[in-house]
Formats: sequence, C-alpha cells, structure tokens
Amino acid sequence: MSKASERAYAEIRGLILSGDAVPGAPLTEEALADICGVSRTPVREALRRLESELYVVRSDSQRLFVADWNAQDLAEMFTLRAMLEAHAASRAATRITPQALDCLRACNASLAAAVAAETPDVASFLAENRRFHDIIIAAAASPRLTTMLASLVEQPVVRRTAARYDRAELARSAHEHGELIIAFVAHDAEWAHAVMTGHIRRAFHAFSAADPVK
Amino acid sequence: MSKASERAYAEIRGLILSGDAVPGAPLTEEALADICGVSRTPVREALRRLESELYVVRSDSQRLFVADWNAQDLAEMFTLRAMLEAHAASRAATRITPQALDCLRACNASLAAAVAAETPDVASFLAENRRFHDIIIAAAASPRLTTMLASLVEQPVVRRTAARYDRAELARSAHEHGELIIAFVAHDAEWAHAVMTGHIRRAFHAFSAADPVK
DNA sequence: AGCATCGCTATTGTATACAAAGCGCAGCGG
DNA sequence: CCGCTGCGCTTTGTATACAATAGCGATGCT
Repeated sequence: MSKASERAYAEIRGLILSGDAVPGAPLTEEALADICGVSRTPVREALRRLESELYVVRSDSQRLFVADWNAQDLAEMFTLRAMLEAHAASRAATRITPQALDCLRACNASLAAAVAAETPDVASFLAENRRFHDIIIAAAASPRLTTMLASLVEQPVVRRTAARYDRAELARSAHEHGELIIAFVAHDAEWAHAVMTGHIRRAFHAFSAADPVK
Repeated sequence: MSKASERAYAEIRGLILSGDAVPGAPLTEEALADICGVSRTPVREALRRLESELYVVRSDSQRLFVADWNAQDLAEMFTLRAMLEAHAASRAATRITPQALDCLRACNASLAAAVAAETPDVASFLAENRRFHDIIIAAAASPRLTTMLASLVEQPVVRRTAARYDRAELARSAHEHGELIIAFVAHDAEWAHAVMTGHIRRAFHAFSAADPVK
C-alpha cells in the first residue's frame, strides 16, 4: 500500500486499538483526514480496509462507527485464531528451514530472558512473542493464511492478556514455545498442531479470566 | 455500497468470471473506468474489494492483474475453506432456526430438481448451491467467519468444479446437503462438521481430477 | 403541545486535475 | 551485438472541487 493510505490505516487503527476512539463512536472521513494529515481519498481506502477487518462498522446509510467487540466476538476471534494458527503450525512443521528454526530458538531465548528477569519485561515478551508467531506463519508459506491471521491477532488483546499473566504463566508460554520447536524439529505436524491449539486456547482463557465482564 | 462502485464491482467481476479477462492479464484503472462508464474513483474501490477477494492480484508495484491460481493455491484454498466452512456448519448446528432450516430444505429441493432434469441445469445448481452454503454461514452468526469465507469461495472455481461433475456427482452433492440438514435437525455439531468437511474435500478432489494440470 | 414538513447542513460519493513513480524504449558506449 | 543509461509515457496515488443524500432542526400548522 502506498504511503498516505498506509499511514492513514495505521493511524486510525491505532486510534481504535488504543481506545482513543471509543467503541460505537462515529467516524467522519474529514475529521480522520485532518488527524492523519492526508486528504479524504487515502482515508477512504484505509476505512474500507478497516471495515473489511471489522475494526469499523457501516451503519444503515454508510456512516462509519468504531466497532464494539463483545465477549462473543472475542471468543470467536480466539477460536478462529487457534484454528488457523494451529493449521499454520502444522504446515510449518513439514516446511520449516533450519535457519527459521534457529530464529525461533533465538527468539524464544530472548522471550525466556524477558520472563526470567526480576520484574518480567512484558514489552519484550510481547515483541518476541509476536516475532515467534510471525516466523511460524511465514514458514507455513500460505499467503491466504497470513492475510487472515493478520486480522485476528490483535496486539491490544494480546497485551491485555499478557498483562494479566503472572510470571508462572509467562514462563509456561515460553515452555510451550519450546515444545513447539521440538515438534518442528521432529517435523511432526500433528504434534505442532496440538501444541499450538493449546497455546492459543490457554491464552484465551487467561484473557477471559482477566476480563470477565467484556 | 454505492451505485457507481457497485456497478464497477459487478462489471469487473463479470469480466473475470466470464473469462473475457483472462488470468494473468493486466488491468488498468482507466480502461476499466471506460468500460464501466464511471470515473477511476469507484473503479479503485471495486478493485480493492476484488483484490481482497483475490479475484485480482497486485504485482510488485501496484499494477493489477487478473488472478491466476496454481495447484498449490487451489489446494490451500480448499483446505482453508473446508476448515472454516466445517466450523461454520458446526456453529450452525446449534444455532440454526426452524425458518433457516426450511430455507435450506427448499433450497436443496430446487438444487435436486436442477440435477434431476434431463440435461442437468448447472447454472441453477450453482445458484442454489451458493444459497445453501450462504444460509449455513449466516446461521453460524460469526461476522469474521463470513468475511473470511467470502474470499475463499471463488465462484470461478466452484463453477469449474461443477462443470466437470457428472450427474452422479451432482446428485451426491444434493445428498450430502440432505445429510447436513439432518445433522442440523439433530443439532449435532460434530456430525455437521464432518459432513461439511467431506463435502468440500470431495469437491476439491473432483476439481483436481478434472483439472489435473492447473 | 405535538407532529409533520421543509430546508439547511453535515457527510459521503464521484469526477477530475495534478503529482509521483515505474516500465519500456531508444540511443549511446563498450 | 549486448548492455547500460536516461528520457518519455503510461499508470497509479493524492488532493480538491462538486454532486447527491441523509440527518437534524426549526418553523408552522393542527
């Protein structure tokens, strides 16, 4: 995507994810154009994309609003993510290169280090976690899967999840990553699938427990 | 969507589906604007949508081409579609309303009639088949799933598949739909899941057998 | 006072003009 | 003859102006 469109997309997405744009609030193209410092044209493109990713919803007559995710929406997102990411792990198991495996190991070592610190470094944990999962998705070598997962892995959700993890739970994430790596080394697609499913679903329940109302 | 955009979308999609625009052929916004009788702006919106639905692909630098899928792409599409649509069937099994069930029955009756004709009416088969699957997806009540499946159910593929079905295979489709309906009546999510998986995967293999090279 | 209707305004949709970026061809040099 | 470079033309990206439409409020009628 081009510069202005991309910028508008990132900016608006940021507004929504940060909570600056509250769920249900109306969005007007012109106001967003001002905020992003571009014209309405790229804003419109960004909004179409955000609409297709369900960050914003279109009302009866074309007016846009910030989407409002309820508990069911989140549950469905986690379910779909578990399904698709497990499939990705399964494909990755038989396709991953030694180089990518090394990356995974390095990545998880950093992650483990972030967890092991006296006060766990949640920011690093998140960054390495994201990287770890991205490597697997890339190794799955399925562009469609990549696209779909991109709209399911919401960092704010992940962050809210991780923020409520205690050290033991963070450590368990690192351990599960380690098990995934072993499954990859063994090229065992089913094992990788199972571990990934468990990994995501545990995150889901940690999230639900932390955020019982929403 | 608004009038001109919608028109451009339908027109371009038609060009691709009819085969007038051959796979791999370049598409320029201006030429399409001329064809559709609108300006480039709505054409661009239509193209974005077609791109997200994978009817067209964007090259290294933003040039658009009619999509051309290879065997791997198709295999992955069918696999993802089987996964997601089986999930949809599973959800639908416990959520579907009696009204929707009636729709399914009516729909499948029409489909069976189209198959039973002396020379099977493939166009009607396709229309009813699409409607049948759409009802199930709607009953699954998961907006994200709906969005994702929209970009996986490619009519050109479905059509090429159905075109190579003989009458027995078309009839088997109708039969499988019937079994799905029974699973829905029983509210048996696992059964619905299994039947749908088989239904899609059979279509995949029928397609592969019919189109061994691509 | 309540409701309906009219008109203004806010917002989205479309067209067009202009800017930027790539691709290809031509001309030049090795 | 091949390849490289630079220029022009095609194509896409962005901004802006204008058109259409929906929402909202005010005003007047009952």
